[in-house]
Amino acid sequence: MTEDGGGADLIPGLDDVPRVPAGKARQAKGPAGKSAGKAPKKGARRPAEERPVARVAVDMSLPHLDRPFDYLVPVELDGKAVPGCRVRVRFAGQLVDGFLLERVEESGHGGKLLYLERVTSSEAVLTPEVASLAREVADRYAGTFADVLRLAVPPRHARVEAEPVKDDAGEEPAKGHDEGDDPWLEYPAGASFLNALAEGRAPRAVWTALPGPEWAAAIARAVAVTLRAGRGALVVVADGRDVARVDAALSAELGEGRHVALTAELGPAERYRRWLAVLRGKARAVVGTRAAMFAPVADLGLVVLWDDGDDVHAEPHAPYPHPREVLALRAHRAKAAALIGGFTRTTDATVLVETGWAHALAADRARVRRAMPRVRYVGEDAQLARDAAARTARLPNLAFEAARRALEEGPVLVQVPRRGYVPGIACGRCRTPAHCVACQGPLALPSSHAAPYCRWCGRIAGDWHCPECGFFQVRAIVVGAKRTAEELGRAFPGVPVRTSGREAILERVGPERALVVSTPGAEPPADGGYTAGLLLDGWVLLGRPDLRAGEETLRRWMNAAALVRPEAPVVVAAEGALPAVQALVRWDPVTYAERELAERREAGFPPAARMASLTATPAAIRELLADARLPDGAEVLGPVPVPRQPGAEGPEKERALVRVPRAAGPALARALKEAQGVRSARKATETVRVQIDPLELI
DNA sequence: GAGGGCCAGGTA
DNA sequence: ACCTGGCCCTCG
Repeated sequence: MTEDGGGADLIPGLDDVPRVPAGKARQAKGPAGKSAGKAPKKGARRPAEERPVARVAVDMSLPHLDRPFDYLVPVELDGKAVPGCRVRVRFAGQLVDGFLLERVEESGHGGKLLYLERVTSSEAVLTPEVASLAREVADRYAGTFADVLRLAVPPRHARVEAEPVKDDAGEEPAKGHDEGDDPWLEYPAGASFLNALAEGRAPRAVWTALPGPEWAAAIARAVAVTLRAGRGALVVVADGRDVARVDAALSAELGEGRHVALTAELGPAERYRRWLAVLRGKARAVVGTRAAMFAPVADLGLVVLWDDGDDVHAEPHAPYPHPREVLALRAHRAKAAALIGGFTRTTDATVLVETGWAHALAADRARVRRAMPRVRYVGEDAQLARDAAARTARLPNLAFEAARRALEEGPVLVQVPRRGYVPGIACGRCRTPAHCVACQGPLALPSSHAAPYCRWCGRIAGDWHCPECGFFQVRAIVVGAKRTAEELGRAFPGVPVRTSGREAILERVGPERALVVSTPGAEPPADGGYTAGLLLDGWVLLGRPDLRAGEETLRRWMNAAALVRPEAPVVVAAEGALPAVQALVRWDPVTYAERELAERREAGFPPAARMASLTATPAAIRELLADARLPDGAEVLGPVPVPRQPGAEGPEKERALVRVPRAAGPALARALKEAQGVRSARKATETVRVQIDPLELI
């Protein structure tokens, strides 16, 4: 692994330069006001007397320029130019933004140095820890420091930065809690994990949480113990709803004012306000979505990642860092504890356990059995319900009966894998799938009486007829949540039907009887838990052409089933012989993940191997691969054409995969970064998108 | 990415 | 003698 301590070297001056500039800067703030940060006119300039050289990370995401550049600090900016602050410099003739990494006595650069143009703000927004982390993340993902900093440091909001700091939380340690309701007592290793946290050690665990709503309280407890031991904590969850849950649990555990929640929907000002509270050490605990993975928590003692298999964790901006990787790096270098949890177990987390990086933390079987629902499966050819409406909703009889009984006591959850009304149709006679004549996109029905339309280009296909047999009527091959909700309403007259999906996600539902139809990931928790769960059309999830289809299906099922009351019925519509179905029935995600990982190892697929995907035109991919000095054992798969996104412009693109043994991951990233640098220095017009550990492989 | 220098090969 | 495009390098 990488050695720690690089951070301290990167910005050594941080501690000896006052964060808020003292006397000098205050004097400089005269009637001139805004111009205080500006250097004077040329000719009059004179370098600062001490440490006149500023090492600056320029905001340039070109791989061949990914290194610090030295500038002179004019004496007027001496007090403002503190390590970590934002500066503006002239680079290759133009004014660009950058971060001041450190102040040094001398430059290694032979030539003449330019002066800093101005100090944008002397707030030290780039801490040494985050700076060295960003460097390591950039290297790990074959990306640039500047790109990572764009993810790690939020844009400045000048007004917020100038606000007086209100200090509501006092200095006394976070309030304690009676031990009676400790959620960690459910886990044999829970107490020792908390003890290690309390003693300021750095335990690392992959946690398979018991089904139910207690997970958020468990995370909050771990955070509280860390805070009481005098260190900070950082929690990353998948979406705003989970942020709200952990936020509430933290408020209950810590009281108000000791932690902040960081989410995208806060808006720039509030987001920056809270982020500054973390930077300035006013908030020692953070919960947020993926962007929070870089939050500058002071003296980090614990990192937590919840539901690490959720694909929304994947950062969509270059260099596409994953929170599991970033938080693991942070834990490692800060000697902080790590807790990677979920109701399921990813193959990636399983690697962490198998390599000995983390311990497995799970409840024993007897406890799991008391908490889990009773899962039964029905195959595709199972008997459908006799009820006409339930038949139309493709509801197996077993599921129909389970729902009927459970609805007498409370809400029933129905998971439908696909959104929309009828998202897939086929010829009513020969069953040839129906496609758009214009773009070959799949045709769908938006409602019961509307004409088919194309899901890609939106074109209405009112005059569709089968290209194979000429028939003009269609049949549903995939039923969406909307249609299922409609049919269930008919099958259970008098029972309210509520839907939760991407457009309108329900926060939670009450304990009263209702059918709650939801797409995967949008399931609202029910007060007191659902009385039953139906997981419909499992074949849609399992049949996706994706390496992770099985793992991901199990995750979606378990996340839904975890909302069902202990020992209440869950019916999954899928073949019972499938390993994912067996894992759900037995509520044993760990064995499933271990087997899955063994198979990936056998086949040489991630996470057992490291992969990089290269997306560009075939010529650009060839050029990059020709320049790249790939490590021994590297294997190039493809390139194969990538399906053009609807509305995408430009030439047809292809994608190649480079596969190396896990240990050669750093060498692969280095080789690709270097080759990208050669290309960009040559002014190659076509860029190649390089992604290390891409989530989707097929 | 922008700007600049250098060289080759063409043009006036 | 002068212009143009391609190549490569630097950028502090």
